[in-house]
Amino acid sequence: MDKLSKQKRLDLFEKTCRSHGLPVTIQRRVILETVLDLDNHPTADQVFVEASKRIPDISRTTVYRTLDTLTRISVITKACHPGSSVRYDTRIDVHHHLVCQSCDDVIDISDDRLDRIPIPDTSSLGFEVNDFSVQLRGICSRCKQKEDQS
Amino acid sequence: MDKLSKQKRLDLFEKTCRSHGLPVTIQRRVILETVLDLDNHPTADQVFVEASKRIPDISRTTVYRTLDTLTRISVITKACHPGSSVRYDTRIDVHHHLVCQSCDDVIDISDDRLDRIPIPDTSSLGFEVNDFSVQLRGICSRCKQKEDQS
DNA sequence: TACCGGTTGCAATAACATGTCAACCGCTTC
DNA sequence: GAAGCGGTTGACATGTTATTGCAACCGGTA
Repeated sequence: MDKLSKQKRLDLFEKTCRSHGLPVTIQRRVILETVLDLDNHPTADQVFVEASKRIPDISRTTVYRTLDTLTRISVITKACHPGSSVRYDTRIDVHHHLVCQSCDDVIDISDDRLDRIPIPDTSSLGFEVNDFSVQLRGICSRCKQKEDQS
Repeated sequence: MDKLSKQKRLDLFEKTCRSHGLPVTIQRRVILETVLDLDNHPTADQVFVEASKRIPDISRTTVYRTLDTLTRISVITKACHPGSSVRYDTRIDVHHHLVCQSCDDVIDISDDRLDRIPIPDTSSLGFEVNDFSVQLRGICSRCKQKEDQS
């Protein structure tokens, strides 16, 4: 993520907080910066470890709560993945995922044709679609190498 | 899931175990039956609770390990979703998901047009695609009602 | 029927997540 | 720029989900 885009994201975050009546605290700003700096769908705990370097006394609880808050106001999202802990996704544009069925790793990809797939009508189910993403499941290169070795 | 299909799945499971050199134990069979009976992407713990009714002395550890084994030999799969615990998916045909961003619930859907989307070439990344699925993210009917009330 | 190697159950522990409450700080008002 | 309000934070306790090591056990084979 480049500098400019990061600054824009921080500005947008402040605006979004105000429009929701939420105070812009140092913790919230630093946690968002941290998530933006960490790539590859970090867990709450990975964010906590990194944020602790920037605010040594920050509480784990605050990190969990803040990530939840940022998700609720759509500044970030939770990533869909097969693992056993929540992972956060900083990207807010349409993109897609390669999901490794061996190590549960999730890799972002972009693909024009996938961006244009037809979205079915789900109104009869009462489901309101905001967003979509395609998951391609298989084996990543690292795991394939491991298999070949054994 | 109808009876016939369930019996076929159990037969297939035994065959798959043998081809992997894995013994077919009572626990494995009952845990698979339990998962097939439970709909809606159960967690390991939900499987444990249900399996305990059928084998009272079964250990939680065994349920976790068996679900992992069944996943490894592709008898079931892990569902991709935004929540904080592993969920299992019993369906092995191509299908898609509605993911509620409020309650993290995952609803299966079928859609012919989504079944025919173009799969991008990922060979340059060394990623081998086995399977795919489209996730439509938004708000489910239950959560939408709750929002309206408040 | 007896043996072998993988599987199971138990207990302990690790990893991940949430609830409570007093002290604190961002924001608004004056 | 000082004071006060209300939401936020940090510490601690607790709850939930998942993993590990090891002895007893059982499915598969001869």
